[in-house]
Amino acid sequence: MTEEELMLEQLFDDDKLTDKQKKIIVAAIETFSEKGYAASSTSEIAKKAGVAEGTIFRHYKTKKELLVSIVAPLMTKFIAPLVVKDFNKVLDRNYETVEDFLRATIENRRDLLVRMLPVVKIMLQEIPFQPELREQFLELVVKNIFNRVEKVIVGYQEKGLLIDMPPESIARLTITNILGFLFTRYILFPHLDWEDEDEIEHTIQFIMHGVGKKE
Amino acid sequence: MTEEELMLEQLFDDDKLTDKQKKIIVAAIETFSEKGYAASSTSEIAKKAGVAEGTIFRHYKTKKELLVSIVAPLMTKFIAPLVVKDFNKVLDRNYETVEDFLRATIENRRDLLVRMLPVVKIMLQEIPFQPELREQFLELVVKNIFNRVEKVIVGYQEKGLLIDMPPESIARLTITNILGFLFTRYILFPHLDWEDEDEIEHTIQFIMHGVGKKE
DNA sequence: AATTAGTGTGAGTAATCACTCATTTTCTAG
DNA sequence: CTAGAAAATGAGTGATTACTCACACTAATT
Repeated sequence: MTEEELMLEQLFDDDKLTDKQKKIIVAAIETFSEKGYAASSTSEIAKKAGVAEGTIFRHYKTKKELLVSIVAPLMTKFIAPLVVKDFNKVLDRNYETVEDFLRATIENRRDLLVRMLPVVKIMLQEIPFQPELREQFLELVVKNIFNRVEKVIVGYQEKGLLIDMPPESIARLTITNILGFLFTRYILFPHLDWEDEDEIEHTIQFIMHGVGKKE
Repeated sequence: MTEEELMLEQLFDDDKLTDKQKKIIVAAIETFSEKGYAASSTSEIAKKAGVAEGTIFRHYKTKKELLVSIVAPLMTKFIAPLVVKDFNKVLDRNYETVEDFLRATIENRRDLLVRMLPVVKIMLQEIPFQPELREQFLELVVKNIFNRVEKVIVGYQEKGLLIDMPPESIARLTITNILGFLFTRYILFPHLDWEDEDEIEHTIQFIMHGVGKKE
């Protein structure tokens, strides 16, 4: 099983997809990620998938529908459970420090995030230009997840582990740093030498001592 | 004088440009910023500029040359001096705390940054896809500026104002947060209600207490 | 008035675009 | 094994793409 198919399993109910449909999705992700949505032609995607161009339009009415069908599952099936699962852990185990929680979350999901990176890249690239995606992103990610994150943050604030900053600001700043690292590391300068473990630890330390209340 | 022309003055030697050339640049910036480079057609840019399509290609051999001629000056004439100027201030005034330095830098340049935002947006959007731009960005911005930033950081570290983290990590994390705020504020969710002054202060506090050594 | 050089034009080009549809191939149920 | 449905095809569609070029216009110099 290729790495792409592993990623597909995470994102789609691939039982219902034919072989050619999977190949179309894989080819589309690869092409969109490399050249951007607007610069990718359906003929190129079809060629890369080893499929007739008409086959694409049998399953997706338009090129944009193909884009949305790739990015939308990332938001509904990946991001949301990612946070929910680890939040349940927080509720169960009740991490003593935010630091531990952050480290566990990032370490747990890093491989998965890296594997999803082509789709994440497409999402970040196209959200500014596709109001459809932006609306979905706002509804699914921002409102849904931020609400949950904020509850946890308030909990830690009441324990005196986090400073008295508006929870939505703390959430924004924390997520900015995690995504910022991934963006810098894998999209902006993937060819530079990176000491991944060190950088992650630095990022956690940075976040922590930014929002962690000093005794 | 329109706001666009004010921006142009910052970016170009507009004495040498004819009226139509300026209009082409303004229209190109607006179109690229709204729809992205690949989705913008030269015919649309010409129409918006009130110019024949052939006029664009009299001054720019290709569409990509038009893009580069817009983004390149931003990197050479805007970003570099932006940092250099404030670094001279640091050397002159010798801010006691990093916090003061950050606040001065952000507050000083925010209006300018906002005015430049369409071009900055184009730059951020196209760097992943244009190796030409990425190389320029690496050479002009990353190497040049990071070197200077790191010297300042080392200086503050020796004073005991910053923690013992590799300077390039501190630089990366600090810049990530400033750009991350601007990206979230003006590109991702420009239509949300923002308390700008508060968010800036939060960002500074976050950066500071992240890298600021505790007594 | 003539020359020259630079600016601007817009119809025209081949190539490519997203998308359609009549037809064929593959799959599935009885 | 067969029939009907679903999947896949690829030649064909008009529209649009980046770009060209022969020509007109303008302004400054001789």
